[in-house]
Amino acid sequence: MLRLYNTLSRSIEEFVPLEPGKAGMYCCGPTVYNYAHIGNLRTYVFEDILRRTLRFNGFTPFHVMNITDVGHLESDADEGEDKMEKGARREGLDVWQLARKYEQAWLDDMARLNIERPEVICRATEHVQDMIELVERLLERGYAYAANDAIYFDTSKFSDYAKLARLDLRGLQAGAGGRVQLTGEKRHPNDFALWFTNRPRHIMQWESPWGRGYPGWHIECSAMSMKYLGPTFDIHCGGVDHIPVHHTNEIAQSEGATGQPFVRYWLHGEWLLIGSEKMSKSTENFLTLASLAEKGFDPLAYRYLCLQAHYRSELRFTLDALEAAQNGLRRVYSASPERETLNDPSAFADARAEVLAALNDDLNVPQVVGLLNRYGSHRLWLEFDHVLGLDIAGRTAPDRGELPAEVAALIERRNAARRERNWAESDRLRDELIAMGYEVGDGPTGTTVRKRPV
RNA sequence: GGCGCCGUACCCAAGUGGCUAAGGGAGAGGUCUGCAAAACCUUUAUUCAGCGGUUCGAUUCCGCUCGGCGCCUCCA
Repeated sequence: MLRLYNTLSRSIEEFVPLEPGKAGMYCCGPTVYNYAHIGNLRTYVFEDILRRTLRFNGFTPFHVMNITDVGHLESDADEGEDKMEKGARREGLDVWQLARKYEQAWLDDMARLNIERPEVICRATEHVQDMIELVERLLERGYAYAANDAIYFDTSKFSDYAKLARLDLRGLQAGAGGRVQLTGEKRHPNDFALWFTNRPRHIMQWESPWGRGYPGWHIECSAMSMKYLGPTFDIHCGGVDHIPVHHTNEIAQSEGATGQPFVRYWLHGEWLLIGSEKMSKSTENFLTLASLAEKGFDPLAYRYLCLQAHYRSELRFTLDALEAAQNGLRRVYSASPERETLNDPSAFADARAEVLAALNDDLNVPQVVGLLNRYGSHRLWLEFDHVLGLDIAGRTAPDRGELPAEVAALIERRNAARRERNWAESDRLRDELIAMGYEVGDGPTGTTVRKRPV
């Protein structure tokens, strides 16, 4: 039985899908105006673990993820500058080129982290018509009103508005340093734009029944998730930051349009911290996967680090912690299949059940990893690598390709030196091989050389 | 101003109202080795920020204090 923490109820619930054997999930994807940082990536790793866990439990996931390639204003304030436009100017590209460039960079990062590709990856710019239709329905049903600068969602018409985030709307308005307030032509402070109009300086614009304009930043997720998954679907994921605004607004506009419950299980991933603070683009205290690779780290070492903390806990990232993860992963890869510790079928079955119970307890992957390390069974690691995604089978395969001729020659020279007990020359050649990324070991059965797995 | 989270060994990090407080890394010792590396074995918190309370019993529940942080605004 798979149990998941549902933000909606603030409790752990048994996962029962709408349709037996299936699991529909929608996860908020990247805004493609810059590289993703490893904090963003942590959330995608969590979502990947979730989809793999669903499948491990016999559910067939149908996973939808969006690409936000539509520009949005930096803030609700009228004069905010759009991130896409800002990025395009920075790089001397047009906004469309910029979006494609960072979409590809993001896909590359996902692949390097061994994150499975969702069944649907959808671009906001290719679903503008769906968004327009959704806004029309909201207008028809009286949940939206047209002003000069935008079509707004009327939060006063939606009684459950604060449900997900358990917002204290009155409290929000009382303080917040004046940040929650009436801007533009909104009727209520919490109202939000569904479709912007009369903003001639904005580059990305589309025709609509209300004139040229562009979508508000929440509407794409409602339009695309319901298009591919139906008005009600199983799981919606994202970072914890999305609870109070983005997901709250998604629920309002989706349920307002359909009159049906939107999402059954809401799951949110916690922050990656750096220097005890949230990793964030705006404060520039962030790292990319590429920058870690430059420092010699394997992307899967970062994945392994993520797996050692629970998705609902903040993870304090340091290079030391990453190095510890990489060292630990190296040992997982070098565990010898010949020394299997769980040969007895019933012992294996018991261990498997114990690990699965930990996994199904709201994805307690740190517990899973702990148990796998304790059992030290190669078979059990391989079994759960379907969920962990550490490519253990690939990295431990004995036939990792022929050694390059250059390497083979060095080994031959070293063997000759060793036969002559020329230790100085032998050690020098060994250092050379190590520098080239190989592990060199002299044992009773001779010398073994292999590429370092991590 | 409102809402909320966290504080477990040198580092990262699970966990529980009562069995030895997981696991990984690092450190220390050992086996092996020409020396190493890798691997393997052993070892490292009488204690869970502090102080009170509830309880037969609390690290785990409650309260307070100290310290760190998040959201309410674009944000994974």
